[in-house]
Formats: sequence, C-alpha cells, structure tokens
Amino acid sequence: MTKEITPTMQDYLEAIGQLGSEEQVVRVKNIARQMNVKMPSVTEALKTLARNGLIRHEKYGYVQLTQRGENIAEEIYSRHQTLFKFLNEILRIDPRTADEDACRMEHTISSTALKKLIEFIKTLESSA
Amino acid sequence: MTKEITPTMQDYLEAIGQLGSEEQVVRVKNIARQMNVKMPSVTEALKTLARNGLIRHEKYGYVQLTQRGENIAEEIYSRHQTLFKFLNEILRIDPRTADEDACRMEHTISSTALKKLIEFIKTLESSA
DNA sequence: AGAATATGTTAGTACTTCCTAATAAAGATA
DNA sequence: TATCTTTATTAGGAAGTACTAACATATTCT
Repeated sequence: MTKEITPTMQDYLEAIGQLGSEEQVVRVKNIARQMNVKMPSVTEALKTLARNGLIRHEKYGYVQLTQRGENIAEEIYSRHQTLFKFLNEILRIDPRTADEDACRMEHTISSTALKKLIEFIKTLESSA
Repeated sequence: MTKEITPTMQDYLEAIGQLGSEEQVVRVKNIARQMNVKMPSVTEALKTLARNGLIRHEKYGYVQLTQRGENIAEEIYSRHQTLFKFLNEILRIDPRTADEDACRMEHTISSTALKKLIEFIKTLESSA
C-alpha cells in the first residue's frame, strides 16, 4: 500500500504539510528552515518525492502535496500528535523535549503499538 | 560524554554485548546473523567501533567490548528492556512486536523521556 | 527597464551503511 | 602434513542524505 518511503522523506512530507497549513504557499526556503537543512538538500528531496507522486513541483515554483502525499503527511502528523500527547500530558515531559522525541519516535513506533497507545490514553483519560 | 555514535553502531554494540553474555566468544559470523547483515558489513562496523575505542578486535580474531563499549551496550540494553516492558506489559502488545518496536525506539527516545517512563511504570506497578 | 537582492538549482563531494565477488587465513580432517 | 571447509577480510560499488560553491532564475526597487 504505502510504498517504501524513508523516514527522511516522511519528514519532508510532514514539514510540507505543516507549512501548507500555515501559509498560502510552500517554498524550498521554508522547508529548509523547518527541516534544519540547506536548500540543495530540499531540492534533492523534492525530486524524490515528485518522482514518487507525493508532491507537485515545477522548477522554481511552489510545492504542493498530492492526495497520496497528503495522506502520508497526515498519518505521520497524527502519530506525532499521539506521541506528543502521551509524552507531554501523561509522562509530563516539557513540551520542547516531548516534541523532539515525538519527531523521532513517530517513525519508529509500529501501527500496532500506536493503536494500543491511543487506547491506553483514552482509558487513562476516562478514568481520571 | 558519550561520543556521537550512530544508531547503527549502537546496535552493533548491543548485539555484541548480548552475544557475549550468551557465549564464550563473539565472532563476526554470529554478529552478522544477529544483526541480519552480511559478514563484510560486520567487519566494516568493527573497524569503526575499534577506531572509537569501543571494542577490541584483532584480524581474524574474536571480538570484545572495552569498558566504554560495555557501558554503551548496557545503556542501550536497559532502554530496550524498559521500552519492552512498557509495550508488552502495559500496552499489552505481543512480545514479538513489542521487541521489534523496542529495538527501533531505543535509539529515538531521549534520556529525559526514558527516565519519566521508568517512573511512570513504577507508579503504575505500585498502584496495581 | 536595469540593477540589486532573494530564492532555487546544479555540480561535485563526503559520509554512512549495506551489498557481492574475490581473496586470505584459520581450523578440521584424512 | 596436505587438503578441504569454514570464517573473515578486502575491493569495489550502490543508495540515501547532507554539504559547499557556483550558477540560474525570479522578484523587488529605483
């Protein structure tokens, strides 16, 4: 289903998705800042993503997620949100650290574990 | 403190540590099987680890962790154990999946988060 | 419009990790 | 001991991701 896409590419999609929800247009420069990389790295990544039908991007133009790209971006984002919530609200980790951890763990937690984690959070919340 | 060591190298250390606790000697072949890679990849990794003073290894010989290597191996292993416990006993994820997840997450969770997780597990246990 | 600035791409390189094929050394056996 | 088998290393290469420097295009301002 979801092609084999590297964690790095998932990060790019997530970043593009987030920027797209904040601003009208998404540009290389902003992706670079968001991802903490230089612009040439972004250009390179965009080629890969475009090749895989996950974004639309014309030379020197703005960047847009395709439907497939958006799906992946949202999937990753929701993982991020779940992990963040757990780390921050339940483990009481400061927001900064919780966000950084979520950022890394969102790629390594399995769907199985994520589902269980969501259930677990619900249980805790309803019993609180 | 702990030099910048890649997740992959951490995995090799962990594997070597585990093998060392199971058998008298640790050899390239076994590390390769454990890590699911071919022997040349191991040879290469061992060079890097030796260069960083984390293992002792003479050509065609067995492999031994140095004190520093052992420290790191144990650190990673304890992360693994904590994560496994949480995933398996608290989230009730099957042991197989829990172990796989722990294997990946042990590299991405911060020390801060890990500490909080340990506390959290303790709390749950004492209230159960 | 033309110059100056901002943004984006290309070219070339480095590093990490893995692989296969070929070679070397060690260990086992006849 | 000579040979066969097992184990390990070297050589060479691929994929992925990042970088700097140089170049190209777009945008802004006068």
